[in-house]
Amino acid sequence: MVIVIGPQDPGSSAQGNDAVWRAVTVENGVAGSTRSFAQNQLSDFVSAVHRTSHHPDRIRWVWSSTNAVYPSLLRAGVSVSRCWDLALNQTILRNAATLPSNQVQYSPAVDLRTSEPAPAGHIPPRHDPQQVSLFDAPTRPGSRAEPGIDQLVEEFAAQKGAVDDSPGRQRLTLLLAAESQGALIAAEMYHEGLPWNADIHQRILHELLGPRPDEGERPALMQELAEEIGRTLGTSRLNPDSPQDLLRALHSAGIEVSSTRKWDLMAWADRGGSSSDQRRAMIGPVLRYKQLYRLWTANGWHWLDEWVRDGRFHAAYVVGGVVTGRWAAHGGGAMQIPQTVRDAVRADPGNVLTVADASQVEPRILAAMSSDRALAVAGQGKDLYVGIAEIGQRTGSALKDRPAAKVALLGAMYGATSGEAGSLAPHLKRLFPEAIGVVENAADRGERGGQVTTWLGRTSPPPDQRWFDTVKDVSTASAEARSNTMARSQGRFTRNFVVQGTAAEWALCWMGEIRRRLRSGGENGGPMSTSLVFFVHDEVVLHGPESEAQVVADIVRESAASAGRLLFGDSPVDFPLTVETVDSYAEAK
DNA sequence: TAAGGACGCCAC
DNA sequence: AAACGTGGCGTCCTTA
Repeated sequence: MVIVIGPQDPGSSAQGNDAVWRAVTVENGVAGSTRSFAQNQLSDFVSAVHRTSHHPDRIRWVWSSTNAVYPSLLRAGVSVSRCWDLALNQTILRNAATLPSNQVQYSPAVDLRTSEPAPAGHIPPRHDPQQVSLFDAPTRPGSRAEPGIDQLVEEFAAQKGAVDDSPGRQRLTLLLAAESQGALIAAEMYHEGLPWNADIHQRILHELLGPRPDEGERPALMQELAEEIGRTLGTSRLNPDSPQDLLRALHSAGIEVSSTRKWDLMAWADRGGSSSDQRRAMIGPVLRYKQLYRLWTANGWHWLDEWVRDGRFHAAYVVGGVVTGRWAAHGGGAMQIPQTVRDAVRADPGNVLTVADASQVEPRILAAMSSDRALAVAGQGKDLYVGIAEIGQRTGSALKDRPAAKVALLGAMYGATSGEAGSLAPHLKRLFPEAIGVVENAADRGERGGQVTTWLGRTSPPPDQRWFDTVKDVSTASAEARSNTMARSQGRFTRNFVVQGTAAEWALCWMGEIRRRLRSGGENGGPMSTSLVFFVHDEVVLHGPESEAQVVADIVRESAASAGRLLFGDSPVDFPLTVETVDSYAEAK
C-alpha cells in the first residue's frame, strides 16, 4: 500500500503548525481514499494508521522529502518501514532522463530541486530540536512554494510511470527504494547520534595539546613546538600557521621544498644519504606541529562544544550528496573522524559497538559488474589483493605481492597512468580483461563527453558546454594539451563513477537490509534494541545491548551477502566483512 | 570587510 | 615521489 502525504494547499513555509494535511491512498496508480489531519497531528496520524493496518511494514509513505517530514516523526517516537522520497528520486530520474539510451521518459509534475542539498535531520545542533517546526528547515531556500498534496500525488505518478515504462525498471525501482530507505536511515542515525564520550575526548586533547588555552591563544604544547621550529630554522617569531611564512623560513634554512606539505617535507628528509637523520631532526618539529594543528582546529575543544550534545555526535548526512550516489555529510566533518579521536566513541554502559567494514568493496563490485570470473575467484574466501598476488606469483606476473596488487587495482579504478600503478596496469589487464574492460569503456565514453550509468541506473551528469568548447579547441599546441587534459580528466571521472556509484548502491542495500532485520529481529518479531549509528561509504557502526551483539554480527554479515544477491543475483563474488564488537571505536582497526 | 580561492589534511 | 577517484572543512590570503 502506498500513502502520499503532504499539505492540502500549496504554499510557502509560512503555513503554521495547524495547517491541514492530507493523506491519499494510491492503489494501482489510482488515488483512493483521502483523510485529513492537522500538520501537528502527523505523528498521531501515522501511528494510528500503523495500529489499524494488518501489515504496517508494507506501507510505503510517499512524501516530498524525508528531511522535511521524518525528523518530527522520530522525535515523536514514530518510525516507518518504507518511504518514497520524491525529491531524492526526482534527482535520480532527472539525470537518468538526460541519457537517451536509458529510455527514461520523465517530466516532473513539480520541481522539487533544492538550491542546496539538505542534510538529514536538518537541525542545527545549537538549537533545541523540540522548538523546530516542520518547515523551518534549510530545505529549500529558493523560496519556491511548498507543493501541495495534489501536486505530490501527480509527481508520484510521474515518477512511478517513468520507472515502470523504462527497460531498466527492475534495477531503477530498486535504486529508488534503496535511496529512499537511505534517507530514512540517515534521519534515524542523525536522531540517534554516535555515542561520544566528551571526557575521553578532552583527555586526548589534554595529553596531546596541553590544557585548553584561552580564546585566541595557542595550546601550550603547540606554542613550545612553534618556538622550537623558530630556533631550528633560525627564524625568530615564526608563525607556522602561515604556509607562506613557513615556506620562507624553510628556504632560508636551506630546506629546498616546493611546498610546506607533509609529503613534500618527508620526501626532502629522505632524499639525503648520510645526513638524513639530521634532516629528519630539522623537519620533525614541523611535522609534529602540523599534526597537532590539525587536531586542534578540526577536532579540538571548539568541535566538541559545537557538535557533541548529551554524549552524542549527530552527523547530518546528505543522502546522494555526492554525484556518484555516495553520501556526504554537512557539519562536524562526520565522514572524516580522524583516528586520533576515535577512542572517544564509546558504547554506553552495558552496550557495545559493532563496527563492520566491507573488505575491498570497490574491486569486488567491479568484479561483479563485469562478470570477471577470475577476479571474483581471486577474492573468494580471502583478501582480494592477496588473491591477486597469489595469481600473480603463479603466473609470473609483476603483481607478485599484496601492495603491488592493491596499487594496481586502485590505479585501474582511478585511472592512474604513471608511476607504479601505471606500469602495473598492463599486467592487471592481462589477468582480468573483463574487469579492466568495464572501467576502460567508461573512461572512453567520458573522454568523448558521454555519460555512464551505475549498475542500478544512476547516471553521470554530462560535461558542461565549456568542457566541450575546450576539448574541441586544438588550434594550438597548448590548446591541444589543454583539450587532452580536460578529456582525460572527464574520463577518470566516468571511469570511477561506475565503480564508486555501484559500490554506493551496494552499501545502501547492505544498510537497508541491516535495518530491515533489526526492525523485526527482536522478541515476537518486534524491533531489536540495537540501532545503526554511523556510516562511512563501506563501513557501519551499530550500538546496542551486549546481549544482542552476536545476533547483530550475524545480521551484518548476512546483510552483506544479501545485498550482493539483490544486486548481482548468484554472482560468484563474495562480500566479506571485518566485524568487530568493541567498547571503543579505536579498538576497531 | 565580506567573499572566494588556495592550501593542506582528514576520511573512504 | 607523484599521481590517480569522491568529498568536508578550517585557516590563510588575495581581491572586490
